[in-house]
Amino acid sequence: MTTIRDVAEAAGVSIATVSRALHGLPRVSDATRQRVLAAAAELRYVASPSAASLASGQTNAVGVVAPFINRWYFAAVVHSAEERLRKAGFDLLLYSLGTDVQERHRAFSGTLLSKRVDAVLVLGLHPTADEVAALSAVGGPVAIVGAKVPGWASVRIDDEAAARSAVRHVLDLGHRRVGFIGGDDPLRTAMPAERRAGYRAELIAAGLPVHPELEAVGEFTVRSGYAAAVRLLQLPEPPTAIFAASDEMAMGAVQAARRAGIAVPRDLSVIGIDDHEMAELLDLTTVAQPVVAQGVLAAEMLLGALVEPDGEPHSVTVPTELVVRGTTGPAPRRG
Amino acid sequence: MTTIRDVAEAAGVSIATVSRALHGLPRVSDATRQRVLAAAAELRYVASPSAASLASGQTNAVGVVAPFINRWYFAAVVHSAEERLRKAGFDLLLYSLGTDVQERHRAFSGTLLSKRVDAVLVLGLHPTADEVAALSAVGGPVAIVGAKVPGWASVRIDDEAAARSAVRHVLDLGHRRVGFIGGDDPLRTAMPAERRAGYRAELIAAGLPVHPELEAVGEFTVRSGYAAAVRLLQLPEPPTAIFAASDEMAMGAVQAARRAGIAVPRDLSVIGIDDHEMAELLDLTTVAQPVVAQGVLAAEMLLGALVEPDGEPHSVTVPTELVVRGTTGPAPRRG
DNA sequence: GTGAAAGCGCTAACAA
DNA sequence: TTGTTAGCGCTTTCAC
Repeated sequence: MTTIRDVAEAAGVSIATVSRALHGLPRVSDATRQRVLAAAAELRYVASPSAASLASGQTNAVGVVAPFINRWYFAAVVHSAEERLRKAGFDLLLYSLGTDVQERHRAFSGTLLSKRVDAVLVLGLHPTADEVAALSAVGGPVAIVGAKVPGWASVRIDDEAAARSAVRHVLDLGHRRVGFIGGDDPLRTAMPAERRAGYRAELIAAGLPVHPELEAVGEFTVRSGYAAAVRLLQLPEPPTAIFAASDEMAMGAVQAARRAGIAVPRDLSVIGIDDHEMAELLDLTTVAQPVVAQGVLAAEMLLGALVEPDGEPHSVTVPTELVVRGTTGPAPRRG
Repeated sequence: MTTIRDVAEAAGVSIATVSRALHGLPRVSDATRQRVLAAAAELRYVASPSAASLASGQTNAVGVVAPFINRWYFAAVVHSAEERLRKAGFDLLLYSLGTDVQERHRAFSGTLLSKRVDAVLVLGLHPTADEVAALSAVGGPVAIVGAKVPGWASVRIDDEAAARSAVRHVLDLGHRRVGFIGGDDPLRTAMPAERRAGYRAELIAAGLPVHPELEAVGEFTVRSGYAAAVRLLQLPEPPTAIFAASDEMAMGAVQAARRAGIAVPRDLSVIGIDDHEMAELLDLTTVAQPVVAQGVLAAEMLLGALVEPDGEPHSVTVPTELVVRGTTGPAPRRG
């Protein structure tokens, strides 16, 4: 293995000079720097990250903690964050948790992250006070996407407002019986509750009653959205519009309606949240949230905090936008 | 920061004993081990990975090199591989390349991976001889998913056979004019070429001519599949069936047909490859490939090679399966 | 502008 | 069964 010593010998300098030259530090003459660079390239020298970390206390890695990586939203955010971080010279350590409580605990306790990363990016999770304390104790800056935590930088949409604008859209179309398909919250992300709150708030603001039987809960998946829609559509007095807390669930709902011979949007309007990459294909009306921007923004907040550890962490709410497509339409005339 | 020295003091033993006790090595009395474990827990001690790596030469991390992480197939494989690797105590370093040639070069040259990981998992890329040499020089075992490389462990489907079975299905339904939507190959993955070869081979085996104008190439995306289908359907003599090299492209093709007023499957049959998570929802006929199995298998091959470095790397081809759904049907009568 | 040397926190060989 | 000690390869201070 090529070490810094080999490079030093080849260039005829000390290892200290090699280190300085390779890091672009001052106090190295141009001639020397060139010689070192040439020797390093010649020998294909790559510094040992372990040794560098041990000596410097910096890992040049960022940990990403997310519940899933194989869900559109998370994959998109991770992808954009990774791109930004790598450009800044950081590696990405991935911790996708699934719904396993054990895993979640290990990730947040610091066992996995302590001394391993310079900063942490949390996605789509709403940590408890204990978890916040534990992760903060790891040492580096933490940024969170999809929730707001005091002391941490955060990027998110206003989930309640997004839900309200979705519901408002169908109310504007004349719908008065609006169903809700929400997700349960095994990872305690808070997001599902906020979207439900928005749904209810908008109904109330319109002077409409909140009917618990019009609310169905499942997972944030197509399949679960399908099942939830089936339940809603079998009600004695089914909704004429369904607001689903995610596009994946909305897609399932559209499919359920079609299979039941209920025409969308003639007999049933469906709206989701996300603007999933398949939403356009399926002609789904939705409230779009910017995923790339959230990933990049969070990455940059981390980068900023790494440079300036004492800066106040920012909390940014990015805008959502109603995207009207073909799954919503005027409320059907009363039968 | 708590170091091994603190634990040693608290337990009243030497640091060597702490190390042994924590690693479950023999030559530690039960009583001592208990005391050490208790002290470590009490102090919330977490060993420094950098120091451990430097001293032991092992990083306990696996690098995953993939072109995209935000594509269904890759996300699914990474997810399952990560789960398996983490269970074995390994961290995951993510390198998603995009289509940037520079990035690809950096990843394969070893600059990013050298001394950073114990093993590498390559997904959906077909490295050149130079790249194989460079990555092999990094030192640890390498496993590849979706291609076969001499000297590396590999897991994949038989892309040509998968394509042939898709084409056979529509031929069996009586179609004689079968279009192909393929993907170009900026990352040189070989996969697109094999699927096209399978398409042609099956036509020839059925005694049918190969019409270049029936082959459309784009990216592996819904949008690109849509555009390609539009081109095929505008031909003077359009195909009655389309085989797309991925489900995402097939979904785009279905949408293009519907928008053009062409009924699926009455006027046009469409079949893809993958069994994408949305395929069932969209009632898409496809050739399914097992994603979780591929991720887990590749991870286990790596784990095995780490334990037994001199074992012969295995090369596994996992089976695919035709899944007939609603987008394929009998060929329309000749007009 | 350059080099010598002291660690960083741990593992592993060896000694006791 | 336990402790001592020599590194692992690098960064960083300090002296020159």
